[in-house]
Amino acid sequence: MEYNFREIEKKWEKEWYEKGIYEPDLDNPNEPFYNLMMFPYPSAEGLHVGNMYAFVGSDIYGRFKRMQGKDVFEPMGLDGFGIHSENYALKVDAHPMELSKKSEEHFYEQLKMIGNGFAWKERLETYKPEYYKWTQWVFKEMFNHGLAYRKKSPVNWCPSCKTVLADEQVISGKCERCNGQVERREFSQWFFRITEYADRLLDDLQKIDWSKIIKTAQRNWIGRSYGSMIDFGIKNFDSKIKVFTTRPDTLFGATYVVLSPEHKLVEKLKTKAENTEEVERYAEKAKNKTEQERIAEEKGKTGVEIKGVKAINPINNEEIPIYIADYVLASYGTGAIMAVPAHDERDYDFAKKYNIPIIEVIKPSFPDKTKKGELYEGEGVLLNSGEYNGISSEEAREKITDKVEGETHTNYHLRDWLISRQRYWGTPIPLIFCAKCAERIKNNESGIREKLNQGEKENPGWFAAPDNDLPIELPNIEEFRPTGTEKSPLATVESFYKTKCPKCKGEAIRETDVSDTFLDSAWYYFRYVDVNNKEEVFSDKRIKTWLPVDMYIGGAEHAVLHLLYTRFVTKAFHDWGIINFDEPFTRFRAHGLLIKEGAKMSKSKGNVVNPDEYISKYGADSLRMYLMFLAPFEEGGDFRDSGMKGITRFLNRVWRMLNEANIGKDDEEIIKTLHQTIKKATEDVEELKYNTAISSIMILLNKMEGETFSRKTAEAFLKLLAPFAPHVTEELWCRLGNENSIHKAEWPKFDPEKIKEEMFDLIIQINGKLKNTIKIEKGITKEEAEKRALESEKVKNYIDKEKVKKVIFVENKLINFVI
RNA sequence: GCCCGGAUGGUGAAAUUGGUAGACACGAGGGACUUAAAAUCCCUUGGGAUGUCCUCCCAUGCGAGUUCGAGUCUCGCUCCGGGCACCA
Repeated sequence: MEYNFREIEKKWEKEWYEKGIYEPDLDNPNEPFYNLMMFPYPSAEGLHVGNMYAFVGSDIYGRFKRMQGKDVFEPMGLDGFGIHSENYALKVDAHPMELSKKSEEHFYEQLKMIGNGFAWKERLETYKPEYYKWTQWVFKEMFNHGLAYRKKSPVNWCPSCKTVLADEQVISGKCERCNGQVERREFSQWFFRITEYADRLLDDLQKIDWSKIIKTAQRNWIGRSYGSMIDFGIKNFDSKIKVFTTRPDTLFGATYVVLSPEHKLVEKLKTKAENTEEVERYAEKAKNKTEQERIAEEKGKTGVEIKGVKAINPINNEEIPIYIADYVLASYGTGAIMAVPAHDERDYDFAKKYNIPIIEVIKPSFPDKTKKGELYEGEGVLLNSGEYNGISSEEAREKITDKVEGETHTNYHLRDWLISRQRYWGTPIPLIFCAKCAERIKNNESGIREKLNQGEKENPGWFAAPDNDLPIELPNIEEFRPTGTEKSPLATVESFYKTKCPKCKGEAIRETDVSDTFLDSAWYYFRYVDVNNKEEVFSDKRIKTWLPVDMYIGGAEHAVLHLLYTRFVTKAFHDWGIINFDEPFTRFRAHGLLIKEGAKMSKSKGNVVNPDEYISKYGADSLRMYLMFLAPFEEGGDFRDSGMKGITRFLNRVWRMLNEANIGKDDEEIIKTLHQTIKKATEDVEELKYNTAISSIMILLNKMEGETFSRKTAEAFLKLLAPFAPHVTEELWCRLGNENSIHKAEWPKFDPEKIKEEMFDLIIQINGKLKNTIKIEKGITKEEAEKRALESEKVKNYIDKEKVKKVIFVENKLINFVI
């Protein structure tokens, strides 16, 4: 008698939804527990099994907490704005606004079938005006607080997506969305000042319980390094070249200085150079190179000396050449470096190529095999360094910095968040530019002290749109395709961009770029608890009740994207005084990657698992359990069709056993196994080790099958299984005569008395090798164990001939004779 | 190049953190039921030797080491996956 999962799953989904059993009381919960999962991009192709894998893993944890008495809040929504969705619309030649309606419907329909305990009333979609009104509010506040600024600088440009990208969205020189080659362009763009939070983002990692891989990735990405700023004089010039170095101890070995081609001083210095034209040509060429071209040349570095102009090494006043070379980045440090070829591989390669002297100034304190010929990048003791000879690198760093009047300085790999996009399908940036005000503010001609906020001061002429105007709605336009220029398609829509200056009421224009979609998702977890609030972004009370998020589960691919942005936004909210915590997620766990038959799932390989198919064939409970059983959730797993069989078989056995159950007295063995299983499953689920939790439940079933047990035992069994297979357990629970949902029932507790063993298997080893095991009473003494062990025939054969040198005894575990 | 993971049967994986390696499943083989198949149930299943229900040897990517005892700890490699990458 197999169970009809189609009927049962449908029935309970409907019942749960109607009764709202997964809707906590948001205003007055007893024990609030915010269980969050990363919301999906609703691609029109539908829910991916990878999404389902993540959601189910998160849901099991939520169900577990709910049964432990928590008021679990588990919301779901759609992150539908952004290049990803828009690119898909372009591909299928549809309008993103139309397409989003279809994807939304399809997605929610699928999400309703996977058996998750979602709080459906609180859903949100980032592309709806009632949501992005508040994304605009966040942007506006960023601006008003001086965390948004406009700047012309070299930026990442994706020619295929026709937009600029943030640093985090360029993966190995390629676009995170379309995988196309990213180029460099010099544009005026909006940035969020995330670097202002670099130290806190780094240091506060200590106080959150997150997967290690994410913390490591963030640490590396923020990339804090301590060093010194040192000025190099220029012969016959007033200007100085400021460089950042982490190794001021090697200053005596600095035999040349390099400016990045974009460095401000290049303009000035080249006029006095003997080879002005050559320098100009090089700088021009370098600027137009793509990142990829620069990287391709990594091994063969290029550069040009600014002939006739010399820098002066401040430590020994020696004149050294100045080069421009594109191996020096304009965007890191000061865009200029002191080159120490003996102690830096890049400088070494360059010096070799251009015949620049190499002076060794550090030698290892003890033989160090990282020293390769003339090149040594480690620390050590100084030489060829005048009065500093013989002292350690560490000491020299401080002394030499002081001597040349340098300053200690901290640098970060992290760059400011480039937030504007030249695309259509996103949140319009709620800023307005007034040329008249810009002039006045720049010249301060009126002489009147204007009350300007930080953003207005830094960006003359720019103002946030008035609150009453929010949301600034994204117009429904025919021609939404990216233009390929510095402007978004909205720049062609006069009715959109023409507006009044909030300051002088004169004519002004709106910003026509939209914001990066990662801004939409950087704050959504705040909104979930108060989605219907029309007055404010969220109510203080709800936030205090529910946040920070207790458990967040999602993919590791967002380590330095979403998971960094959310922390930044939360810290900003904290500093504005609207929340009283500064980390969004107390606990975060990254799930692993789900692959198919040993290979990554991809459309081109045609090995994408469609969850709908499996749900209709095997049921949601089976698919859920299989996904969780195949490997540890945090490590990811290999989906094989054959594996579904075992789980289906298991659920059918459960069904049969409980329908045909011999309810009566409990067998002693069953009670023991039950309590062992409760202990094991409770510990494992807490650690997200669902695979072993399921296996322990299987062991329990194997024990119970065909035996007599009490109703209480049957119920405990179902409860343990309930988070994994919510439908079938609910049905069986109901058939046992229960009226309330199993998902609101209390998670079983194990009784230590019940799993207490009187006997144990004493392991008898000789020289550490297993020879025998004997059943013996717990708590036995060493002497007694020794005596009993020696009585066994197998042991006698070994021991008789030789003398026992030593006996190792581990209580209640083993005895080892060393002979 | 740097930083994280990882490597265990035919397969997915377990192993109380130094104490019986391979739990739980899949697959395979054999058997029962059946006219037959599916489903279900039972048995066997790391490799080898011996040949009889008993025993021995070898086995956790490779090589050393620590230890009474190592899948687990240390050092040195190899391979695979992921992240970052001219960041001074």
